[in-house]
Amino acid sequence: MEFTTLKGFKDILPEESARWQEIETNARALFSTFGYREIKTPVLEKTALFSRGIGRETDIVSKEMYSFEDIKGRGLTMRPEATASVVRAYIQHRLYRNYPIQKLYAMGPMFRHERPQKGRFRQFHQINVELFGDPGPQSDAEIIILAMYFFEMIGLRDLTLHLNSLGCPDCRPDFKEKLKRYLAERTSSLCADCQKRAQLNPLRVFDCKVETCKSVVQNAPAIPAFLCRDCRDHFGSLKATLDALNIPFEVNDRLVRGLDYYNRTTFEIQTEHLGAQNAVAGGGRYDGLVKTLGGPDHPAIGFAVGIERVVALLEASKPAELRKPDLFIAALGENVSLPAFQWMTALRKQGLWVELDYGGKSLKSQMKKANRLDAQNVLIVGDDEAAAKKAVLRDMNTGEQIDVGFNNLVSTLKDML
RNA sequence: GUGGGUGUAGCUCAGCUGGUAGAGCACUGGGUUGUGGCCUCAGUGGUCGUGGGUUCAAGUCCCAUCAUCCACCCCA
Repeated sequence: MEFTTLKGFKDILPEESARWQEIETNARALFSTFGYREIKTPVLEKTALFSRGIGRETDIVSKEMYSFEDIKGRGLTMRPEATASVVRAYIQHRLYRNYPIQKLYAMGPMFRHERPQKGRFRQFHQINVELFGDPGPQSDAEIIILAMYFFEMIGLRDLTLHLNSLGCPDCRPDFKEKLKRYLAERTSSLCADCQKRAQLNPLRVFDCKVETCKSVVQNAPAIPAFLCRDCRDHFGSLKATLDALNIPFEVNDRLVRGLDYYNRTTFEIQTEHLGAQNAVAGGGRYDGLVKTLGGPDHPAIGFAVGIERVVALLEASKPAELRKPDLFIAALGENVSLPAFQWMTALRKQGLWVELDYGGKSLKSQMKKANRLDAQNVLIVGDDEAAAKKAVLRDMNTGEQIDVGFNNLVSTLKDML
């Protein structure tokens, strides 16, 4: 085969697309009851939007972006995530002007040049939800509850909400310093990767799966002890709100997310059924990002759902509901093929799903085809029927057959089916 | 970027220690000159990922290459 999809890129075939539509429809319905409106932004942006927004040192920016120069030499990038683009739009169109609080969602493809594996692709799809303009913990709670309701609505079970607070510009630097110093004293016990992390982004060492690193981290300074008064109150209030709404969660002070813009609340919704890629959704607060990208100093919080991962989890459970054809017309002989085509077209215009075999096959093979399509009824029209000016309507579930006169055939069928 | 597994019919796979390919499902047709599902019979369909090598002989052994999956890293 000469032409196939690129590595890490996937066709979403018809069997699967029904599932995707189901997920997107549910998302739209739920989000609107929470007051969120859809925003669609381009997949292509200036490279600097992402490098400044996500952070130069992050894995995403330093080695995973699909970046290139266009014909005029401008640096462009296929978006590796949506938040930076949504923030850009928020600033560019001054969405904050008329309404102090903006609640937005977006869905679409993202691109990251990573090695594909289970639950991870180079083009993947996210549903993003962002709330701008409110710094309070109830917004954090709203966002998290929205995410949890979404998964409940589409029927995903066995999910765990992991929650953490990363502190703010007031308290994080202090913590980072202490941690750096602690790690520096134990460099020899760390794996090669963590030795680098200890310098660049010491928080990441918390994520390491190497045993020796884990034990080093065990007694390392923990984030909660360093949170400033405001951050501690914020986090405490969020937890209390979630408790009050019976949203179970686990505080996970090792939950460190890979994008630089997060502060205070971060969370991840995880599953046990996806191998190593266990996050189906992740997000957090990013109060400084709008300002960093040239906008006003507005706070924000949001999250992203990985659609492919949701689809993979749903696949194991129940199959998506599929529509079945209302009618299959088995036309025998050339003198009925045109009327059959006319009936079919008229019924389709009425909203019925009607199928017709153009191949002039035997009745038996047409019945087989109708059965394969799971058509609910078959209209049989041959020479006998043409002569008698009435067709035979067969109910494929019961096997009952009745005659339907050619006069007003379309409206009769429309009423019956 | 690193490591491991797998590449045989449209799909899922079998093929032992080398002797030029098989099953199930699917598809087409018959068993019912105009009636589906079940059953039954038959048929279509493969340069065994690709290129090289060893050999009288390679799907089977060796090398390379590509693809794919899984894992590391990181993330949705």
